Amino acid sequence: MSGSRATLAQVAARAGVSVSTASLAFSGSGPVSAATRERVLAAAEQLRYAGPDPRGRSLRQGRSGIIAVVMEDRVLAAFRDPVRIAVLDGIAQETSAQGQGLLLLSDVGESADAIGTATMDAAILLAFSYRSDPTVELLRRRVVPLVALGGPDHGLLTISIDDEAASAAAAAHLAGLGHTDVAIVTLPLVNVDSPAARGPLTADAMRAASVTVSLTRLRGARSVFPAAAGWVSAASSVDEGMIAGQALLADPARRPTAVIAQSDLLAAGVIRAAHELGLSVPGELSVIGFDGIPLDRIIPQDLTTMVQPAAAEGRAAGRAVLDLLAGEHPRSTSFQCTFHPGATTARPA
Amino acid sequence: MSGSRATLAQVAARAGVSVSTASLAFSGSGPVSAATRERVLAAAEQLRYAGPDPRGRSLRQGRSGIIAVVMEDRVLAAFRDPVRIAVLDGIAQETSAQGQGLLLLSDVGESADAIGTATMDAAILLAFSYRSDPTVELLRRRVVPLVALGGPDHGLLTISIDDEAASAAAAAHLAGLGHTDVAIVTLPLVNVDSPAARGPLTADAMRAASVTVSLTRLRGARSVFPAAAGWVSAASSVDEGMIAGQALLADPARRPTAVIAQSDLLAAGVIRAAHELGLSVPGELSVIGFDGIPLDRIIPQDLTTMVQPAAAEGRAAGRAVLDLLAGEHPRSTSFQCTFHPGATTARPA
DNA sequence: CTGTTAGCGCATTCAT
DNA sequence: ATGAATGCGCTAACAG
Repeated sequence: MSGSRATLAQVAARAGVSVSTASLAFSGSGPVSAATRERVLAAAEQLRYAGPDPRGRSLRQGRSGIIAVVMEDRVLAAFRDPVRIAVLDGIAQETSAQGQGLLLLSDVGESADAIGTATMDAAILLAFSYRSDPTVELLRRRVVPLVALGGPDHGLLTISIDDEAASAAAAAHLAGLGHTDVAIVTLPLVNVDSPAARGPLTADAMRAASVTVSLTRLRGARSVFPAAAGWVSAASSVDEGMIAGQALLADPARRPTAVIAQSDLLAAGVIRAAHELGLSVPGELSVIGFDGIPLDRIIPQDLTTMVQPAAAEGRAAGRAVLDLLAGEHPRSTSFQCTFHPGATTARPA
Repeated sequence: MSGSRATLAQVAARAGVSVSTASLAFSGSGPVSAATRERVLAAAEQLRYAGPDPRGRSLRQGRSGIIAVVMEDRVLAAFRDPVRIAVLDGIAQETSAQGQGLLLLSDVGESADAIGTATMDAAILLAFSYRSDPTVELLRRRVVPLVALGGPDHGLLTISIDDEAASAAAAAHLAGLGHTDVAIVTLPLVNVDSPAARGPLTADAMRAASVTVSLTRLRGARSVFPAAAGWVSAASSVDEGMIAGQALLADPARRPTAVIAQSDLLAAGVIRAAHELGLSVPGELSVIGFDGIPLDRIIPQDLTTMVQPAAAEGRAAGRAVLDLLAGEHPRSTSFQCTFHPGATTARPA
């Protein structure tokens, strides 16, 4: 147990100075003679004092140096997504440069309790859905400065990408090649703790949907192909993409000439399924993805996709939080995706 | 800014009770009549009080509900490794069930400052090398209960796996098949912030090495093949494995009949390189990996590998930390890897 | 069941 | 350049 930590008062006593002087010696934010500073540090050394206790300091200053990152999934699910990792790394780049720590919080199950009780100076909401409205409300009450990274409009400062326009651009690319029979593979429409809802994209599924990103990208694609059939996957993974591919491509009679996947991992899975069915890509099937992650050659070709600047989004969110804490007024920002012409789309046969 | 939070004192005044009674009403840990509790909660509601401020509470209780996870890499590097993610998820399973938050800290660059100043009740050191001895010393001074997950012997409570024995078992498997000419592809020997040292495994490289896991696994393999040639990779990734594969397999005259890779991603890269060189696996080259992660069909075959129970390790570390905080005396634990016979090893041609 | 009292460890006035 | 005093917000003894 942490029973025996020395306190600043003890150090001060040892050094023969007042507590306030000792405090100044450590923070360096006031006039202290070099000699007394030496004496204080020597006393600290003798007592093995490791510096001011963060608890006392944060109560006094009203700052803890902790920025929370709140997700709707558990760690495993969240970090299996390469985009999330890149975003989190971007956040960490900015915040850790200022000596702030990242507190990982999950809005799922019992772990959600910590959101109400954990120390934090501010919070970044990572890819929230409508499901988490109560959490947003709780954090608002706690008067925690908030930044949303993606997610629906909670009236919060939001860092986002042009999901709808980018998806429309992806669809337009296929349309430009001459495709008219296109299917869409979506990311999950409901969250991980809901009953997994993999299956055909039906009106019912749409009504129950709560995940903003999936709906927004769907809207973009449908703006070009209003009648496109769809398949809802249960996660962003190669395996789910394969399942989707099997479902959409198995029947030669109802086989589309192109597939729009809402993530690169899903796209890779679809391409795999196509290969297993003996379909050549892009000869007999065009596939376009979304994200622009390194696919580590899961598929042989270079994937045609919309590249999102994940690390930049993370950095923007990190900077926004720091600005908020500095009393500034950062503004919501939307990043643009860029089209990456790979080798997995072509004119229909 | 968090300027305007209501305090417990204000709530108490509004409800016409003392502060301590109001405190009890919130914590539920004392005898309060239902009526007064109601009154307090109503007052809180009116003032939009969101519950006790964690800063005051943690100063008073000496507990913050925060467990730090300290890594030697930046987030991106750490979480590109599927094993790390699984471990972290295991930790989170245990700690978040107790309402504890995970504070992500990095022992790299300026971000390391936070290690000395961040609020934490305990810390888990994730895959530390000797490089971080000063960090361990600092945390010891701060009298923070510590648990090491892998890494060298710091005299700390340690959760580990039988790296050496498992590597020896992998090597023995190849020896049993009749291989005598075996090469080893190691994980990085130095940390990410050191000059990247990819290249042949030389005596110099060994001397400069600081990453325990790589050295331990190497020792295991060399216990069976003392003279095995080696290649040091700069990261655990498919790309690095391909580079290693090119280097080890390009020259037909000096080509081994089998490769021991220290991670599955490296193994997958080696297999890829073999395929590009026109070598069949396991016909002309046997490859064994380490980790047992889902490879998402990066390679066509089922990889022969040593499976480590990553999630279980994480959970054990999480439990150990919680036990420590509960005043108990958990013991160091070592997990065993299990051999997974895949389809990438066979008798030499 | 409720109120009173007393700090937790520290940074910051304001004197000197 | 240093010291004395004050309170950040809360919980835990103890008394009533």
